[in-house]
Amino acid sequence: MSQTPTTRPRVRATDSKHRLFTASMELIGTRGHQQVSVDEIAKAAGVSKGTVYYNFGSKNELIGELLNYGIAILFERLGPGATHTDPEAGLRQMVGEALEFIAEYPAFSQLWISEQWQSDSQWAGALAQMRNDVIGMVRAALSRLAEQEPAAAGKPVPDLDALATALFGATLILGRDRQVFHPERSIEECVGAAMAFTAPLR
Amino acid sequence: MSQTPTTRPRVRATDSKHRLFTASMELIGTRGHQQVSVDEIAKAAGVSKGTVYYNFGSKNELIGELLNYGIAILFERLGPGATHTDPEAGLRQMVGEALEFIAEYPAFSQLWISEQWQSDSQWAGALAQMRNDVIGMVRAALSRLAEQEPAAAGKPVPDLDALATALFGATLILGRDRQVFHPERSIEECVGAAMAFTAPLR
Amino acid sequence: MSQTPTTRPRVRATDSKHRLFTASMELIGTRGHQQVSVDEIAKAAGVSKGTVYYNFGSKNELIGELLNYGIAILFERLGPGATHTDPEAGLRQMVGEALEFIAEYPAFSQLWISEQWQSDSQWAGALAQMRNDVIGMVRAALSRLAEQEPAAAGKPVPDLDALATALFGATLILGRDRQVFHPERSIEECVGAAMAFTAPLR
Amino acid sequence: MSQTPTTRPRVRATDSKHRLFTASMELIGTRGHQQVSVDEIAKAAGVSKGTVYYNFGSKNELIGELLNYGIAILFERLGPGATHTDPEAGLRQMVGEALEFIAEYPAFSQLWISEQWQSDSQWAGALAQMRNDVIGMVRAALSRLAEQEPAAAGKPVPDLDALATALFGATLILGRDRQVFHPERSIEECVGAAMAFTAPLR
DNA sequence: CATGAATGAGCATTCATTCAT
DNA sequence: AATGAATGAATGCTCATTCAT
Repeated sequence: MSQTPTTRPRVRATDSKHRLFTASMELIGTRGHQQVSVDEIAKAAGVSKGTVYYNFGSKNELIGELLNYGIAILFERLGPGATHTDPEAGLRQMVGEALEFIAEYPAFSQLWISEQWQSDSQWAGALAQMRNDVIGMVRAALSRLAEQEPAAAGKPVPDLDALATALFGATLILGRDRQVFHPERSIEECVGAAMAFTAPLR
Repeated sequence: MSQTPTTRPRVRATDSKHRLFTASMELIGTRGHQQVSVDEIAKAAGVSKGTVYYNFGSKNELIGELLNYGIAILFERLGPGATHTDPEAGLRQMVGEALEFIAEYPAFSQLWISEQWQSDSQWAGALAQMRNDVIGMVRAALSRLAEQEPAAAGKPVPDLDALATALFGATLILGRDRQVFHPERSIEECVGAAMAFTAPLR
Repeated sequence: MSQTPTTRPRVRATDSKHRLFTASMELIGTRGHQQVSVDEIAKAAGVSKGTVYYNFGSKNELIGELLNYGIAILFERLGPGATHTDPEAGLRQMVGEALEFIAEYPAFSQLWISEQWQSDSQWAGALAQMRNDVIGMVRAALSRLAEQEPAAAGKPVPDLDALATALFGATLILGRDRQVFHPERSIEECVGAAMAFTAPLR
Repeated sequence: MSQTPTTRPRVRATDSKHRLFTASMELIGTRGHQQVSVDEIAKAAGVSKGTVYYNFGSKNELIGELLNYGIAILFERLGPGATHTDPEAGLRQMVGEALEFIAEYPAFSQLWISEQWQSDSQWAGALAQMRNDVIGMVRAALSRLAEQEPAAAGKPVPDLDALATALFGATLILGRDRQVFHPERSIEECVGAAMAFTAPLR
């Protein structure tokens, strides 16, 4: 069905969709989704405006799929660390993967930061889900870490949920801040700073 | 509104400005600055659209002043903690004040989170300044805390700049997350989680 | 229309066309041709959008054929009454048939009413032809009716062309109005009202 | 406030609105409301597109106000005939006024015809109201006419509601048809044809 | 015969900004 | 100091139509 010598694009089907994904990520990452028009996205992807609507239905849906796409990748990367036998090493690995992910997908990360706590975001539902999943995963890792160590004598262990949120927030901000204000700062340094949070548990 | 017989018929002057400030904070807090029109702000403030431009010159300047206004209040509140004699108590106080501030000025906080790491924000300059000042202040506090304790033998102390950024990020996210997803979580709990960061220094 | 004795494995050929006809009639009847998209028609007919263009060339041609189809049926139904031996009974029969037709083909009727006097309609030519044919037929019936009766002494007989137009208009509007605003009104009642027009001729 | 010698446009206020009314009537009359863009209307009125929205809120509201405007004028004109002492002369006068109105406001009339029986028109409510008011007025006139004459012996008097609808429809169509297809036909001729309807009542 | 991905001109609407009063 | 009518560029979206398969 596609060996005809003189043929072309046969990849057609998902081709446009992928081009749009890539172009959107690029543009939205630097300027914010509100500042990027569908026209620009289409032009950057090398397709017509109508193709955006044919493939995604609306600008919001396009961004929604961008979010789904990003979170899927993030989860894939966090998986290994989450099941590591050594809780601390596992957590350290997760934070490192997260920081690398943020470096690789700045558009997704920035979009997430900007929209996650905007009470009336267009993607409130999906975002709340994302937040719960990630914080839950972090909390589980912290829980295993805490169980391992016999609770130190006098040290008051903070609430695990709040601690997971703090670690999540610190990692997110460390990742973005590194890219925007401190490109010279290594991921290891950031991991070190983020892991400081776990000190009371060790 | 004008009881004093012989005095200023205008306190009026800045009246419109204040009304606009209040209205903007309210609206932008829930919906994001891009989703709020000058028309809405004017209507909510009970003034005409022209008045917005008379007082602020442009929508961006209005928001810029909102940022200045917020950051000034935040600094005022962080001051006492920053000069506390006990470094740890001082830091704890600062985090607490920050969380209370976030609760009191959600619009400002959300705006800050959304724009701070958006590479081409309209207020990039002011935001970078804000970020430097706050992180610097946190770093100074961490520095005093570290100096006080004789560096524990084997524990590697993380980079203070990264640690300050982590603490800043964690506090910001904890504050917003509390408002949006966990209104029942107390400020003390959040302070506890944020302060976990400082464990390696103690 | 297709007496060929030995089989047709395809009635198939016109299958899509018929489905599209039916679907168009249904949709256009309630919403107006401008409010119905080719996508909707295709979906309702259970065929692809390309099939619409394969069969009709354009949306306007589809509607044009809808008009031709409708007018052909209408004429077929008006025939018997037009050749009735008793002019009055014939006219009464024609009006009755017309009202029944309007009830059966509301889409066609509404389209006709909406477009007939729109000066720059897409189907101006076909519509003018339709109008002439129908009004001519009505006029002929009125003429036979008038000839039969010896012009009443003092009664001024109105211009037959104008009278035919009035009867045409009254019937069209009575038919649509019945469907939209007075479903309980019988066709007989409407015929009675429309025939009132012929009183001066009797 | 406006005597300043060198002033200009002072009429400003309703000026734009009137210009838009006039331009809309003109354009919509010949091409139909769906075929006329807001751009065209604005250009024809000599104002910017934004002004249309400033004054009317939306294209649909503009057309809605056009309908209100037209119906108000029509009612004003029908008033005298409706209260005429001689029922027949009054009715004749009403029909004449209606035909003149149709000639003067073709856009309104065509819009009315096109939308009145479109089941899902944007202005369904207003149109139903218009229809009820006008048919009610006609019905009242027919009623007075019927009461005056002792019901002729054998003649079955048709339902007054249906008769009013028929007269309404006939007049509307006669008026439009005259403009589009028979400009040479006089209003008197049309009145004669429309009044033929009342014969059974006399 | 039929499909459906792709197109791009066209459209209604929004909104920050200006300016005469 | 304040107003609000007017502006026009920008934007998200629709839809009839084309065409390679």
